[in-house]
Amino acid sequence: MSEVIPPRYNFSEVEEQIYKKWLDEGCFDAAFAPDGTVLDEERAKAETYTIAIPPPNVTGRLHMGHALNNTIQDMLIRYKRMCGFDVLWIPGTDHAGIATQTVVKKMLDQQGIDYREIGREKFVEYVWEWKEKYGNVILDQLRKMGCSCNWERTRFTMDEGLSRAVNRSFKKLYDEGLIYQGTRIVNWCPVDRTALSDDEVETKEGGESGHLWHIKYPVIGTEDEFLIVATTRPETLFGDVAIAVHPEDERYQKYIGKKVRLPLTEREIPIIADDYVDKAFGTGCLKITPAHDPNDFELGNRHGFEPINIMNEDATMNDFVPEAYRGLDRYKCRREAVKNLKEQELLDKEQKYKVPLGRSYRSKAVIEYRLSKQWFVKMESLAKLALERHSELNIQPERWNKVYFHWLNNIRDWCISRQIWWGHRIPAWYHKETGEVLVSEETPQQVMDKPDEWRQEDDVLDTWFSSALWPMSTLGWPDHSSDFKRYFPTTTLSTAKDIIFFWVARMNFSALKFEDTFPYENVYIHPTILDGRGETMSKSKGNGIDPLVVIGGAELDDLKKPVMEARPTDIKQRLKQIEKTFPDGFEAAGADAMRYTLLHQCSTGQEIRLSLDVFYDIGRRFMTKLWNAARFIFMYIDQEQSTDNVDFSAHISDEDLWMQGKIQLATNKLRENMEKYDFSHLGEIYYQLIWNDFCDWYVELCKARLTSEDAVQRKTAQHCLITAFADILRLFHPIAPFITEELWNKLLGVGTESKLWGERRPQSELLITEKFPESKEPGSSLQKIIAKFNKLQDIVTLVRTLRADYSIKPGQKIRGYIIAKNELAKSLLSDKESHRSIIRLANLESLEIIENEEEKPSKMVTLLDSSCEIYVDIHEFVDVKKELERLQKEIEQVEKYIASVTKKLDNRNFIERAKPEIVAAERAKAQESKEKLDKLKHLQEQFADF
RNA sequence: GAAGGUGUAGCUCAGUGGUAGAGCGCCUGCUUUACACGCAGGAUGUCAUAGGUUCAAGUCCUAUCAUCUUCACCA
Repeated sequence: MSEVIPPRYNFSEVEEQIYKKWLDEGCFDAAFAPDGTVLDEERAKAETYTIAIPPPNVTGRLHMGHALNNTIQDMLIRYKRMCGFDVLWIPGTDHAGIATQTVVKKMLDQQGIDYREIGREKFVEYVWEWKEKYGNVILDQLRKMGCSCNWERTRFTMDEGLSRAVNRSFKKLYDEGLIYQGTRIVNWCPVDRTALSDDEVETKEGGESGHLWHIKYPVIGTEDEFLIVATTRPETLFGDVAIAVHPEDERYQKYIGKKVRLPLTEREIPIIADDYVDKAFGTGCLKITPAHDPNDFELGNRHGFEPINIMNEDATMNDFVPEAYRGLDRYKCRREAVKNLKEQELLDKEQKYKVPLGRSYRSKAVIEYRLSKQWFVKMESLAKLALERHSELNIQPERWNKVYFHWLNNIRDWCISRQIWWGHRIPAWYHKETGEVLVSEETPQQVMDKPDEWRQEDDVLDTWFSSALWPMSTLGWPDHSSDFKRYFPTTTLSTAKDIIFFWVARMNFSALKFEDTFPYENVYIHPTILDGRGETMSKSKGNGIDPLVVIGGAELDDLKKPVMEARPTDIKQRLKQIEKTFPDGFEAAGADAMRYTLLHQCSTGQEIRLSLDVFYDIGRRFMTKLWNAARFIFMYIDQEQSTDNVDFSAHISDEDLWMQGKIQLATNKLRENMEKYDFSHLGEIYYQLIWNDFCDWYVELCKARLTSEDAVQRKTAQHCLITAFADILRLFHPIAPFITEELWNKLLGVGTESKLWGERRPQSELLITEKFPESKEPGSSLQKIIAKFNKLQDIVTLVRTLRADYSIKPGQKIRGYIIAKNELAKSLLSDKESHRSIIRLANLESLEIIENEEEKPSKMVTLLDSSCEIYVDIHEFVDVKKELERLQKEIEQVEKYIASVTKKLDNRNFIERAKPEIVAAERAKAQESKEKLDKLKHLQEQFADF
């Protein structure tokens, strides 16, 4: 007996070594190198399984959502790798236009550098520099989680190849008329000074508090008549071109065709009629400001008005407003305008109002509608394409289909130009004089020839334009390279629900358009991670859980830091809570514990609630259990050569077969769930197999044989334990790769040549490349074994419960007698091993098998089971009153049940209409229960004179 | 305004028309040859509400309520 492995699992050390080993051995490689060289002959013939990682932003830091999503992907990748597929997981990052530009701008700001002064070229250089330095942090963090990506193929959306894909895509869509330029009202972020797509604008439910100002517009040609217009944005009145009323609005009929004076100015604007106006809203008069509202823009167009843009890019007022307001910020201008309107008695009233406001999802600034020339993608035909081919795509869970459809069916054209510097510059050139536009994948010859006559478009493309090509471009598209030919379309996409529109939909129609196929077969939408109180995790709330803290631990002060920085209203409470739960900080739990916890909590619902302590309760506890089970096994595996020639194959017992059977059933379930992308039961399956079946029952049972005098017994138990454990490691590796690899390594230390392994020795040095156990339908013999073992468990539990009821100390052995009432019990008890196991686990002194009741000694407590009767000699502990109570309780239970079954059986409809086998089963149950009731009553009588 | 999700044990969640389940927490007893991050036992339910379908409903249908999410929003 020897202590092979340390009592505590030192994962931080182990995880790093193991990851390095996997890398050194090329375990994450696909069967082919990117240049087409074969790296693995066998896998080169296998089916492929490919995932293109959802590329995190280069500015990103790993958060729990990433942790979950990448755990899922790594689990799938490892599972498929172990199933023999040629797997490829392509990692990479996204250049994240606006986000990155903001970060670098801030950094330069701190160095006292104004980005506008240094100019575009220099700024972009700084961004690249920043990217080289900090852009791969998140990829390193993925390594800490154990992700088995093919790092040689790491891609970045701004890489040369990927940029070429972007240009090709732009050119193709342009040539087909699917990309066009137009002057339109777009969502404008005054902070980042760029246009945004509709999807990049967020609105708060119910609006935000604001005012509705009722402004009086004096009607020209009258003394004291006004049209009163209700507006939430008085500062935009300088851009008004007309006042509109409903053509059938009796109040205003007489004014149609007349003019009003625009307050605060001398300008006169007409009063027009348009049935777009809602008579019931406000005063029924609508100010028309075409340059600053999309509806007004359309309405203005219909009536032939020229829009007046009154704002600069940063939402300050421009020269089209009266001098007093020029240069003012929009809100300052609003205050001034309201003040002046009041002074001039042109403000009828001011009321509180909830205003629906759009905000930039990046800067959170209130969006300004701005009229500008932008590039758009025409969406109708692309959306139609995706909808028509939808049957070729498997989205899981299925309910997300509806969300996706809804978006595709209500789609508007996609504004793809952004007025920033960091990104793919639009490949369009304008002739400085003629205005001719050239769109080309590379700089056109005409431009090369006469560079002075042309200028390239300044705008860059929306980040999502390049992301839309990700599964193709990472594999070499537009070239049909060897990678592209072999690994495209990819197999699976796993992602978060909030980018179904931004990303998934756009990838879909891109691949359909260019390659006539979806870019993957399956889309898995993972649940959203919420904090313990059901709120989304965010930096601003300070309620996020840092995956690196879970993996590597943190001091108390570090745990408090996010809360301190966010300063939520209940900051004191939160800090106190942290101090109370983790007074000594958070002890590292390791990557496996985090991964298992996340998957264990991965329910069928849309969200997962997580608090830091569940990583202890679920993940760390489970890893410790597994580690300790391994310690136990290793302690008992002696490597005595003397027993090597012992033939144990004939001595495999029922419990060994039972354990193998349980492993088989778990294997089937795991494989089934993996294939269905149903991960909600994984945690439970592993818990039951490893904790309940293996540790609580099987290992306990094996203890007797492991300490046996008989070498054959010893060797058999060792063989069965070690092979069962090896299977468990194989099954568990995709979820907990590090600990299983570490234990696999220890297991191999036993020696794969050792006869101990029998026919079932490991095939691979590294677990990562070992074969995942195969599915197999359970045969009838296995079902019999399992039924028998269930009976064994029932008997043991009955006796244990009795012992607990009577508080019989573990040291006090008691004698038992048992009558088998059916074949199942008979075959169980006739097996010597099982008989002995019952005695051991139930902590009996003996268990004598008898034929009938007369053989048992008197004064016994009787335990009834459906297939046997057990008599336990505990007369010295028996409390007659208590026993009668126990029996009474049981009687009541059975009577209640009999009543319900009888009711059913007395119902003629049930007999006639229910399936015959169900009626039969009910009858059998009723019969059994009645017999049990008789017996219980009989016992009760007996006990009266115990 | 529209769509979707969720309401089951104190908490987090499984549940396939046929006697309501797990983990955690709680209670009781245990230094039973790995593990107290453990072992054994136990208690705990108007399956949101009201109807309907069915021999039989936590499960299927309808409505209501609560709650979360997404989309669209008229000045």
